[in-house]
Amino acid sequence: MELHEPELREVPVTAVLGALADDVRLQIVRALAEGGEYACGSFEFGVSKATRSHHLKVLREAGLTRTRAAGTSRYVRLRRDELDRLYPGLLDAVLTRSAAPGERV
Amino acid sequence: MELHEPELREVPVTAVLGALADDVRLQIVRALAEGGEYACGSFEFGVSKATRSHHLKVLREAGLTRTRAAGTSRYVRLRRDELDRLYPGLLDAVLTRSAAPGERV
DNA sequence: GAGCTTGTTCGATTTTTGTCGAACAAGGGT
DNA sequence: ACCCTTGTTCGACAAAAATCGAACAAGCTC
Repeated sequence: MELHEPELREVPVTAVLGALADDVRLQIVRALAEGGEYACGSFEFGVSKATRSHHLKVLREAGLTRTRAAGTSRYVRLRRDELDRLYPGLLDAVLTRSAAPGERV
Repeated sequence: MELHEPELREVPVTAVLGALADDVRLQIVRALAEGGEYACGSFEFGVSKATRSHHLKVLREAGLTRTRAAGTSRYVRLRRDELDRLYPGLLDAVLTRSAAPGERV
């Protein structure tokens, strides 16, 4: 299966930002930011499983997540430490603003 | 001409990130981050002026820049204060990593 | 006013991206 | 062995985005 998980520093900034620039993926990242591992199937954001698989792949190949296979499931987690080291403030900035626009901050 | 400059808080996070998730626009933002105003024409990043105009529009409508018209020129500047207030760390995180990937950090 | 400069807007084209259903692969249970 | 569960991959398609040249608009300058 060859889980392609690049070194974060090898990933162009635009790819990291592009991975975050999507509603579905942002919801996934927000869920992952709670910490711990989540089975792929635990993400129910109104898209088909093919689409969900696609988004998880984008996140993984942008260096944002790691994936571990166990049985028929796969467990995904955020590469938060690396992210925070290479992009200090990025995740926090994005996550605290992840709500729908319009509300007061 | 109606320069459409939205309130930053009204702009979806994905739009802000999407605006930054492009090489040309990231170069523009890096230039703008030096501070001060720049005429649109001062950005020479290997694209036609139509394309450059397009990218500046994307940045403006994502709430990242303000544009002031003076004579036949337009002067663009980064809305850094607002950005830093609403997305603390975002700009810094992105700009310090704006170099081509591959180098040591 | 004619002509130049600076930008924007308008198609048109190409590329990228999001989406899905269907087919497939791999593991676990009975 | 068979089936069910969990995910991925494979077309296909639609929508969005990047790009350009050409036409246009608005200020200058002479």
